[in-house]
Amino acid sequence: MAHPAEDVRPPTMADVAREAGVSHQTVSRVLSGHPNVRAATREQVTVAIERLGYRRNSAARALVTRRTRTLGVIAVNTALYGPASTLTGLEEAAREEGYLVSAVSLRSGGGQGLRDAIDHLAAWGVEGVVAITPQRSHVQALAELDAPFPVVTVEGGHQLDLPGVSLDQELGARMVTEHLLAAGHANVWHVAGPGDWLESEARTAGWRAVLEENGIRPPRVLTGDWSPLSGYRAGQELAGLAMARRGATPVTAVFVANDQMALGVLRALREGGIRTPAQVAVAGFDDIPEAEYFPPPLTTVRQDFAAIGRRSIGLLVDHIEGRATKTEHLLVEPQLIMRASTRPPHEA
Amino acid sequence: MAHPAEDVRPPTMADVAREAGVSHQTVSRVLSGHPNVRAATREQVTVAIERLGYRRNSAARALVTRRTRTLGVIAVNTALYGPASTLTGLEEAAREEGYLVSAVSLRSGGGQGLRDAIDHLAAWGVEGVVAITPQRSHVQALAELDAPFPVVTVEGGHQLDLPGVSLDQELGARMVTEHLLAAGHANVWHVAGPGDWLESEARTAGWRAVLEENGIRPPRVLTGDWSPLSGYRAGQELAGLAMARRGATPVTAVFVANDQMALGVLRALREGGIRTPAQVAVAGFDDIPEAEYFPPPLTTVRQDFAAIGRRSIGLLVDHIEGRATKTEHLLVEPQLIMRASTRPPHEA
DNA sequence: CACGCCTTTGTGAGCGCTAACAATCTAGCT
DNA sequence: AGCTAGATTGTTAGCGCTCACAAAGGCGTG
Repeated sequence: MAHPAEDVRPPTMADVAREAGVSHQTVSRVLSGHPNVRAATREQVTVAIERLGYRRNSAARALVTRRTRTLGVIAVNTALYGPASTLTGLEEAAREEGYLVSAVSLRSGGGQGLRDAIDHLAAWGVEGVVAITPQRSHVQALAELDAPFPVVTVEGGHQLDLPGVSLDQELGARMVTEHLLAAGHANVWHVAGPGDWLESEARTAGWRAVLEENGIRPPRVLTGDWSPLSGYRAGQELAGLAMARRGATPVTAVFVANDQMALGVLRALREGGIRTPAQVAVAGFDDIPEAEYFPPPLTTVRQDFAAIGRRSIGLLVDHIEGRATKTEHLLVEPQLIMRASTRPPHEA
Repeated sequence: MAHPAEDVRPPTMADVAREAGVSHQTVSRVLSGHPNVRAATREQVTVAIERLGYRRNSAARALVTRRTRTLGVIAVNTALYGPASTLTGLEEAAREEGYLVSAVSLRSGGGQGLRDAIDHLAAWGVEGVVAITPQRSHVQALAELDAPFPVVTVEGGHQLDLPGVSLDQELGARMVTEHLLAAGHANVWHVAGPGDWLESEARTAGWRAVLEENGIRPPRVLTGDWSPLSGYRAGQELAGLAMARRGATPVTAVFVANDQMALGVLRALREGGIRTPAQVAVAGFDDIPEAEYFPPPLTTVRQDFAAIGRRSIGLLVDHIEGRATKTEHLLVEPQLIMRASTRPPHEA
């Protein structure tokens, strides 16, 4: 009433203090849950806050506390099922820890793009970054970048000294391969992902290890780029081999490095007149929602994206708050999902 | 040298000013590209910034300018192809406009979840929000929420007075239906999405309109929940009808409201011994990456997510910066992608 | 050569909040 | 009652930046 000038600006802590008849510090104490405030005072303040529709100004708060409580996420190709799911997992975990998540998506991902993304996030004062960097070159670039805050990688491997969380890709590949051998196949072919990807390498390594442990000579590796088309091409080649029955290893089982390529492989086999799983068993990796409805339903490996998100945020927050210092690398266990595409002939 | 105490804190503008032998204001001017700074001075400052590795403190800046240059995105079910792609489009567009994007994903999406998400974003001082709210109940909740900043909806329909951007779902559905009629089908069946979804409604409306315009009585609508399983169930029913050839409308063409359900429909038809497209043509909606490799490759409708992202951010920024006031609603044109699943028999 | 005008640079205040400290009040003890 | 420890509240000083204004320098013109 004493003030003739009317302000359109949102109310400040001082306004609330005046309204409640206390000092601004008391308001601050109520807001941050300080124990030493009389219940009656707390109540008055709460009422005043409510009445004025007051909201704490995060910029002022961040300025004095030097904490923005914001995390950055850098992801390549966020439209793919894996990265998209991971992003969701990350965001939920961060929200629970009281952080806001800001995402930057890179279309492809040269080192320059990564540097720009880090700069963009740094300019807004993020306290740490989770980088979903499945390609070796990304991790390399990231390690050389020397960001001004902690960085945790997801699917970034553990060669370099960056903390990170990954699915145990190799274990997943082992599970699939062992499952196929157990179903009676003498050998297992493999359609790998593109070269630069750590996931490709780990999946191939797991497959190869199991074969070698069983004294089986791994056949030549076919390579795709994760797309259904590339899987289709590989599938055509496999179909040719399956029909020819030349000296080469007979094609009776194929472990494809992801579900989308597996879809292409299935189509090529079908077009080549080869029945799945009766003549050739096929397994994928990822368990995309469509996999269960592929012709036939696809045996694959499921990743627990929520767990990956939770653990990366946990790791990042530990670093930010100084609880962790060493560069840990956590592995999340995959789960084998068995479906019709690898069912042994005698069960079909 | 005069200061014995060494500070681990990042350099401030004052530090840069000292280093460059100018006032902090001049540093500020260089940073914000003010024209009235001598080239030589600018150079000194730039060098000092470089040498000290200085970064402007965004919190301090936001405090005084009252601009956080941060936008929020609220999305339900971000792991799905559509929302994930939209998110990417939004983020890229926002970055170009000089904003940071913070995303909150809701698992399901009651009104309470929405309110919490808005609160969470408001607490960090976002200047506006893009809400990907494909369900009618969301938009309703959003309209009643009365957020303290502009809100733009994506796929939120245009009944309520919220500005928004949508794909022209109805047009997409019309394109598909007309395409099927043009291919010689006497009628087109429809597997719709779940009831509360605006996309379902618009797609159904477009389909129905085309049939009625052509004097065709629309057959009973089957309903799914977007999942392959629900499509499979609907497909089983359609297969039954296609075989039975009872009095009902013959099943020769089906427009399925999304690609995932179409996958289920295709499988059910195949299992029912019905060939696609020879006996029954099937079309979907979304053009997910897998659609081209479905058995058979799926005719579908492609959405330009990048355009949707760009236009929603444009609209939001217009509102934030006071350039737009009325509640516009923009429509983005879809594109019909014709593939083998609807190829007329005589061309097969 | 003095005046005014534009360019360039500097000074001071204050954005809204928290942290540190100071002041006051209460209750428990001797 | 007198004293002290603890609880409760208030006061002050910045955090690092931008804005408004003031001061100083440069230059053309009458």
